Formats: sequence, C-alpha cells, structure tokens
Amino acid sequence: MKNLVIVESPAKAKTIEKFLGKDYTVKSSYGHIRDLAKKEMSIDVEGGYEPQYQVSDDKKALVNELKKDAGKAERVWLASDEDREGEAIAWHLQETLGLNKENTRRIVFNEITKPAILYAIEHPRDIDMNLVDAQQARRVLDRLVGYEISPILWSKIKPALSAGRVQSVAVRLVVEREDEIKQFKSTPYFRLTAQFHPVDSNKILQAELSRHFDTEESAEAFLQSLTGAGFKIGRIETKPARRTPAPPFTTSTLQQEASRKLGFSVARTMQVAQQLYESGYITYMRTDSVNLSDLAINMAKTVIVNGFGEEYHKMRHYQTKTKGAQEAHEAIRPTNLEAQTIAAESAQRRLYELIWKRTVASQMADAELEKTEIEIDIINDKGGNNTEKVSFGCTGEQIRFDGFLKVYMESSDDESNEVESHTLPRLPEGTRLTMDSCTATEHYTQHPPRYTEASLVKKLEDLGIGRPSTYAPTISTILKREYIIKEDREGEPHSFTTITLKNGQIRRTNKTEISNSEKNKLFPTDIGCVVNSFLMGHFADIMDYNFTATVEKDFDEIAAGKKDWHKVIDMFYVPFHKNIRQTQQTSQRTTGSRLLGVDPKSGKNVYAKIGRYGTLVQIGETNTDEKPLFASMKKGQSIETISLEEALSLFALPRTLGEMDGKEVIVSIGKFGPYVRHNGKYYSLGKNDDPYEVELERAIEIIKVKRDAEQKKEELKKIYPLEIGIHDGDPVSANIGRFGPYLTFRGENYRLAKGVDPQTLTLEGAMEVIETSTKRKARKRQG
DNA sequence: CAGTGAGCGAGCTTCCGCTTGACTT
Repeated sequence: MKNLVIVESPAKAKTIEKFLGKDYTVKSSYGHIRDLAKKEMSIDVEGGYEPQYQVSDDKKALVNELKKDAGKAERVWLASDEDREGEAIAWHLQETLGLNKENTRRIVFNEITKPAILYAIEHPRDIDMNLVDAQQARRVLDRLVGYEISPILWSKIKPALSAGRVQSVAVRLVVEREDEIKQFKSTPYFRLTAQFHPVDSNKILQAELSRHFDTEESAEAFLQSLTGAGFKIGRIETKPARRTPAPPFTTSTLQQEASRKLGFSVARTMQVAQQLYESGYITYMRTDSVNLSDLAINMAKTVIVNGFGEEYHKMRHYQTKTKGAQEAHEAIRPTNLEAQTIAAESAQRRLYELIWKRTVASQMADAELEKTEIEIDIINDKGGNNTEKVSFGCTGEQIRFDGFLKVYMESSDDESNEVESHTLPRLPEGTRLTMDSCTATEHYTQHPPRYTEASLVKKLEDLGIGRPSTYAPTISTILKREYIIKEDREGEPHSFTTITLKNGQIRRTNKTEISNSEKNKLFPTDIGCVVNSFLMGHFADIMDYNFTATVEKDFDEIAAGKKDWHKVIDMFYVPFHKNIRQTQQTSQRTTGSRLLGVDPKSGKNVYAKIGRYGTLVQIGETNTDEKPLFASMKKGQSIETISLEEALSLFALPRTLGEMDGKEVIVSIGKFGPYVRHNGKYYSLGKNDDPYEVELERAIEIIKVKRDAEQKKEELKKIYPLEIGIHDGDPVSANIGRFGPYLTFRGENYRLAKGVDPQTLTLEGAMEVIETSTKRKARKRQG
C-alpha cells in the first residue's frame, strides 16, 4: 500500500477511491474516533481544563484497522472536512494512530470531483492547531455546561433530566411561544369585500375595502352609507414585478420544505436523504452551504437549456448568510442533474424530486410578472367625514414569463400569506361601476403559530444554535425527555357574523366554522415549563439566545490564534461553577405544584405536581405524619389545566369489576399501561379500552382472547421446530419467531414469505427459498 | 413485565458534533 487516505464518510471514501486510482487506498473514520468518556466529566478542571479523550468501544476495531493500514502505508493523507470538527478529527487521527509528521499530510476539498481532489493532493498543509483548539474549547464548554447543570436538575426537579447549550434554548423557544399564545387576546374585526361591474358591461371586479372595522356597528354603519353611493375606477396602476428562485437546499431548508410539501418529520427527512446519499443520488445531506460546484452549475445549464430553452437559464452563485456557517460541503443537490427522477421507493423518489426541482430552479431565470392594482372610489353625496380616504381595491397578477416557476415554488410556513393571483379585466380609469353586493365578514386576529419540528430548526439556525448534524437529534432529545410533545389539536367551532348589502337591503347572518386546527405542532409539557423556568431563574446567561453567538466569537478568535482556549474556558468556568455550587446549595426543590382545591370526602387539599416518575395528583400534605394519597395523571392532562373533578376521578383505580370463575377481576394502570388482573395473572388492555370506564364483560373478553392466544402458542410449540428434511446430510427445519415463520439450515435463518405454511412446505420448496435468499445476500455484500 | 410519590441510601441518569452500525429471520 502506497497511500492511505482517510475521510469521514464511507460513501465519500468509495467515490474518491475511484478518482485516485490503485496507488491510493481510501478509508473512512466514520466521524470522530475518540471523545471524552461518557460516564464522567473527563476534564481536568484543576489542571488547566485538559480533556481526557478515549476511543469508545465501538470504534476500537476501526482504530486498530486504521493503525495497521497506516503502518503499512508510505504516506497517510488526512482528508477530513475543512471545518473545526474536521480539523479535530484529523488531529485525533494523527494522535491516536501514532502518525509521524514526515509521512502525514493534511488535505482538504469541499467538492468531490476529480480535479478538486487532485488539486488537494498537490497542495497539502499541516494540521491547524488553532482550529483544533477552537474545537476543543467548544467540546469542553458543552461538556461542562451539560454535565454540571443536568445533575442539579436531578436533585431539584426529577432524575434523568438534561440541560445543554442547544437543547435548553430549543425548549425555551417552545415554552415562550406557548406563553405568547396564552397571553394573546383574539379580537374580532370586520373585513369588507364587494363585487362590482361596469355600468355598461358584465365584467366582474372583486374588491376589498382599504380599511377594517373594529365593531359590528361601525361596519354596518359603513354599509348603510354605501346604499346611495356611486362608484368609479379612480386609479389603475400596472407595474412589472419579479420573483427570484430560492437558493439550493441546506440541511435546514431541506427539512423545512420536506415538512411543508411532503409532511416528513426532520428525522424522516434525514433518514431518507441518507439513503439517497448512500445510493449515490445526492451530495452530502448535512451541510450549511448553498454553494454549488462548477460541475453542478454547468450540468444545470445543460439540463435547463436543453429542457426549457436558453431564456430559462440564468447562472447564479449563492452566498451563505447563516450565522456561524462552516461550509465544508456543497449544497444538497442531485449528483446527476440529468436524472429528473429515480427508480426508488416513494419517499426516496419524492425527496429526490424535491431536491432536483430546487437545484434546477436555483439556476433558472427570474419569473416576470405584471401586477395591476385598481382603486375603486366611492362617490358619496351624503358628505360625512371625509378626512380619511376610503376606497375599494383589487390586485391582479399576471405571469409574463414563468422562468423558474416552471419547475418549483417554495412553500411558506404562513398560509395566510399566500396571495390569490388572478387576471383583472382591462377597464379605463373613470369607468362608472355598479355594486352588486358588499359583505362585511367578521374575522379574528390570530395568535402566533406554534412551532413545527422544521420551523423550530429554522429558528435555531437563525440564532446560530446547533449544526446540520444535530438539528434532528436535538428535536429527538427534547421529545424523549418529554420537555415538549408533538400533537395535533382539533379546531374549535367558531361563530362569526356576516352583514351583506344587496339590492339596497341589509341582511345579517351568523355562521359557524371550525378553525385553528393544528397538525404536528410542538407544545411544551409541564416538565418542560418547570425545567425552563428553573434554568431561566438560575442560568440566565446560558439560556440567553445570544449565548452561542457570543461563545462562537471566542472560538473564532481561538481559531485565528488570537486567544488561548484554556483562558477562554477559564473566564467562562470560574463564575459558572460558582453559580452551580450556589444553586445546588440554596435553590428549593421545584415541583411546579398547584393547589386544585379541597377533597370533599377527606377535607384535605388536592395538588397537581411533578413527581419522580412524572406528573401526579396528591390528596393531603407531604410534611405531616399521615401519608398523602397519590395518583398519576393521564396522558394529555397537565398541572395547569387539570380540574379538581378530573384529579379526584384519577383515584378511582384500582377498580374491582366483579368476578370471573369465582375470582375477582381488577383493572388498574401499571408500569406498562392499563391492565386487567385475574387469578394472579395480568392482561393488557386494548388501545381503545379506558381503565376508568371498562366493564366486566369486556374485561372477561380480553382475558379469554389472551388465553386462547397462549393456548395456540402452546400447540405450536409442540409442532415446532419442525423438521422438513435432510439436505446434503444437514437438517432443514422450520420454526416460528417474532417476525413469523422461518427456516433454519446450517446455522443460518431464512424468512418465509407471507402465506407460506411451513407444515405443508416440501424439502424442495424449502431449498428453493434458501438458495434464492443466499444469492440475494451475496449480491448485497458485493455492494 | 404489572408502581412509584415520604424517608433511608445504593447506583443510575447528563452535553454537542462528527459518522453509520444491524445478524431485521
């Protein structure tokens, strides 16, 4: 082996190996190869914050393999990404593999093309220790923050909670948005729309009044004032407008669009994108860059010119505006823009097509529009207060040249923002109009929208918090900790008034509509709110939306060689740790307790609060000799909204429903959910069974169904494993496992297709299954 | 597999960023 090249990702290794020829072996480090130990702090706080790194167990085999390869190679090329983390990976490799400076080279390239890689090989450099130190500072700071604050939460609120520079701010955003929504007072207002037509033609104009009314009375009074009025076109303005395509996808914008257009969670988007990347269909999916390689830009030109014509093409270079972007990769794009779609399963195909459209559109011409605004004046001889000019207006939009819109239009989070575009009839100024009807419709001001996973990621990115590789895991973490939940909320019926003026008559109607339904929105939980207010109270600096941006400035200065990383950490840690000690000693245990009222039976107080295992309700006091009663809250209940009645009803369990075969049937909720207990045995309730409501008859049914299933299983156990025959001297047998029936032959298992009954399967049939499956496996191994 | 919540005290939990595992038969 002459040359060993080490990159971060195995898919990248495969591609690069093709470009470099047989003198180069390309291997992957699979990201970082060592880190601080998981179990302890692993930072020598007294000794200058020196981090103690270790190779984790699952990386040991890989590191040994790389060590062996490096020992055999004449030269080792460290080709990890050109950013802070990538530089650190290169350094960790050098340290861990024991590489010597003479035959080790550091190279970087931010596009995977043959010329870029050959250029990189021609221009190696040394490892940039300043950049490595910036990464060490980042790593150490995150560990100190996470591992010193989390234990405080365990002792003051609940075990196994967590806090961190990124996740705690993400929770704060969701909590504060909910507070805004709670404080929001929805107020009604009236919007007036009217239909006109010219006196001498039947063309129709839909227009809206330039002002709104706060009350029904004022809206109606205005309608009244229109009864004798005349109308004419006062002003027509036509002006050209343009629309520009959105830049190519980054991780964050891909997550947002896949959420809006395909309904994917951010985790799903990343999982599908990973599959596309591994199959070679798209470039790397964790990136903050909107940059396209020259290769891609030229490829886009060909595709657009051939597919749509010269006039649809416009070469564009995009600049990243994102705070703290490191731009180690390209934007996310198809590797081959000639392929508008791919033959793959639906999710992959749809995500690919989205990426294709976005990429191609980004290299296309602007759309050219013509906007027309018509102002309709009210000619009112009743006089009245004319200080504020009120008129009707309508806007039309016509596409003169579709440009990139031929391919792709970005969606918006705010649906109300979408303007209806339509063409307006051509009429001269001064045209007299007749009003057919005018309607005042009651609307309500809307609270700010709750976050979706994707819009929360966007917000974090705007604040410069988190990285493309952590957006999806961060959302998962705060969901797993139950700081937030993702929920649908049914819309509520909403009544509104309309007042219509038609043929000189005013008519009023009341209508009801269901509005404000929400899907897959993020809500804070009780735990999320309590933890957030605790952290806001004691660690306001870390919860500050600018904390990350501020420390990033320090990291940049370390990277530039202007600051020493140990000193930066010391400046942060000394006051931080003092605060940690103080908080641990002086702060109260926090349970978020709320007094709901008095239990009529016992006369004792009833509370809702957070306990060791989640939210609960409690009858009686804790600091007395008499032990209070406890009951867990149900899913969907919260400390803030639970009523006294709901709380008291939780104490109804366990319920004795009656008897079966002379033994009591009892229903309750256990560690694994609601269950029925009978004769010392437990039977889980079904999904739709409510333990507070379920009756004896249904409970008996559940018991019987489970018994029958178990009996069947017993019978199967007698039949299986079933010997089907002997092939080449070895037995072929069938068995039933967790995933259905399967065959066993020479220590390997083979799944049987659905509907195949092992009991009627012949030896020949079995061998056929085994052989086709073996071939499939061999193909897969070859790649 | 089938509570807990007080109190005793053992031992456990936790961060952010890089990257893909797998016997899923």
